[in-house]
Amino acid sequence: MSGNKNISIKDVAKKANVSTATVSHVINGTRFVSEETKRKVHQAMDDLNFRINAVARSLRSRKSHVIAFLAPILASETSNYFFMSVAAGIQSVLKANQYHLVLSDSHEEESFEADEIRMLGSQMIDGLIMAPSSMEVDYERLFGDYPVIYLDRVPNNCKRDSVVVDNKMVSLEAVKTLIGKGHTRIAYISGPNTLTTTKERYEGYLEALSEAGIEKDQALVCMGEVSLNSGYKMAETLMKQGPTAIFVADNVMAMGVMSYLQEKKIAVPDQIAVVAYDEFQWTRITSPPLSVIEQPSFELGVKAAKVMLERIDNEDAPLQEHRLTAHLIVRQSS
Amino acid sequence: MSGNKNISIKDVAKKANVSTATVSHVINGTRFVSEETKRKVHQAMDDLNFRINAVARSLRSRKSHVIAFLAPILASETSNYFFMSVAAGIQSVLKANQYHLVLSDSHEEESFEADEIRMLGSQMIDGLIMAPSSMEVDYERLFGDYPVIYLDRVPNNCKRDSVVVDNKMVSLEAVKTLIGKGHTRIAYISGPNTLTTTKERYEGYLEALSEAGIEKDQALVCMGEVSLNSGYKMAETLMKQGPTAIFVADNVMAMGVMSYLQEKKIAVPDQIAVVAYDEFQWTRITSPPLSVIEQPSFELGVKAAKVMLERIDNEDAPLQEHRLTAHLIVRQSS
DNA sequence: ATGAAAGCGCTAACAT
DNA sequence: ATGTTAGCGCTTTCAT
Repeated sequence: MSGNKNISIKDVAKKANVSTATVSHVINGTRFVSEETKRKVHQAMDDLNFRINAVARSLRSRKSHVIAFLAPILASETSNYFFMSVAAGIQSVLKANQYHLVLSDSHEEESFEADEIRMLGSQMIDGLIMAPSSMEVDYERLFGDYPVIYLDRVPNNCKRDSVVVDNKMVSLEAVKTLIGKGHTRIAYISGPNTLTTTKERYEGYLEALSEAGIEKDQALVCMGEVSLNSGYKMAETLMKQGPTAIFVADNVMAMGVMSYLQEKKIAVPDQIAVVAYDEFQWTRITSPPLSVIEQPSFELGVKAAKVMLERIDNEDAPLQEHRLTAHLIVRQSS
Repeated sequence: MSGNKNISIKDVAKKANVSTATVSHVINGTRFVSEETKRKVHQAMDDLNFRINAVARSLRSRKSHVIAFLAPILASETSNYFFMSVAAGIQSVLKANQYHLVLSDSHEEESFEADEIRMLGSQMIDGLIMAPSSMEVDYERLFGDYPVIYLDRVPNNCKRDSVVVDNKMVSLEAVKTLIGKGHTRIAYISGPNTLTTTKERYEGYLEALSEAGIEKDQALVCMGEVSLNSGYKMAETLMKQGPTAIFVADNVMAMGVMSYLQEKKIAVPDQIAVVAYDEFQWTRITSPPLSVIEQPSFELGVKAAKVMLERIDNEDAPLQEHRLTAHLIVRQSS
């Protein structure tokens, strides 16, 4: 091991011939200290290779300057790169404000998620930004005494600030675009209907059909497990129903769909048009490049972090729901 | 806010008519407590909705049960999904051992990385697993008094345990396979030569050529920025040199290469064979599916976490370098 | 312009 | 089988 075995401000104070109070105030700039004394203290800190004990500081000041982000980020196949980008956005704002980000994984699974909240929940964090894995859980029971911001999704009876995407509107637009190109048999693929995001996307799909006077065909709707394989199988099943377009409301499932279409040499967009959710690098190198819905993921994180910082500053401000806009990028697949 | 404003074991003790020591021992199972007393204490904890203050506990016990993983995980375009998978591996082991994982992002940038180490470095963590962003940095200066494990890459003068991939061997194998199919003009694309991984991959490439008696053509070697665009441009440049195969030692750059080849309608593998580094879902849905080198990313994380736990148990054990094997997956692109 | 000392909530050594 | 209490390293109030 290297470094700093147990050098405390007490040691620094002794070496510099000042009190621990002065050392603390030099470190934090919390009261006037003469230049000469400051110099001595800094000298002593350098000599002793002093590093402040953040744990003791947190205990005393009741602030950790750490914000946690809890989302399904580590999962392997279902891997949601989307949330990594969100995390980058959060990070950028926190860093600029001297806060730190701790990433915590929910596995998209309720009990795992509850565990993580419990772990985080004891004065270790000043705030929690989370993408809840279910709408049905009573999260309030689990939280500690810190502000919480819901991101991307929102549970029932939400009592917190939230930062989400306008899923319904952009899905509506995407499906309308397909309809505009003459499609009437438009299949819909998504994950399970237990998340607000999924629900909203489906609502957009339904509303587009309904606006155009197209009757919904239940056989063209497939919801289920989020995985490449699952997307592959759904594409296989749906193709038997003779759709002319597919709207895939999840990017991992979209890979499965593309994989099926490519394997079966089904021409896109000639035999079937495809629009998918989420803009990732891989969507640009499929043949043909995919038309996708691009979510403002980084901006989502930025906004959530800002809302968090404001909430920490003023815990009595009224609750807010922030809804950011997503964009349809039309490429050659539709 | 909800929850638990300042309920301490003192409050619990009072409510249960026992001492704080007894409460502490009930919580931690650190000495015998009668069933009856246990019951009373648990009752009191439930009634008061007590949550232990992990900060106070860490301060006193000098253990946080938190391990940090520092790697380039949040970066946007350069996004290294590889490390997310590593993180999942670490997480799985830590979770099983009641440890917690904190993810920290290095931005693949030295000063940013140093900042993060400094932040982590004050008694908040019991250990650090990191993928150093450079071989040249004197990391020992930065570390606090906790064990460090290097993962995937290793700096010069490494004084720590490490868990890495046998890059040279698998690169050698990949290039030999290309040579076996008759290729002699094999281009090489990678990120900058400042990481041990990149160096080793290049060594494998060189050794394969040399074993086969093929003279290296410097015009076929391109190293530089890791990004899709950069890969695209390198492919463009290299194609003028008339290679019959390309070995791309980075997956983001591989996307750029594939993007170029597809755009220019250069047939793979007929006009050019391609082998890339890293197995991701997108490599299965290019046309044709890519031959890739699959790194044991999850296992890398598992191993690193195990080594960390052992190191915590025994800080005097001899240092170890663990080298895991990567595998070549031959698909249709080569 | 600086110091003394209380106390954050917990663990663990020392008592009984 | 349980209680008392010192003290982890820091911030901050109250003094001077």
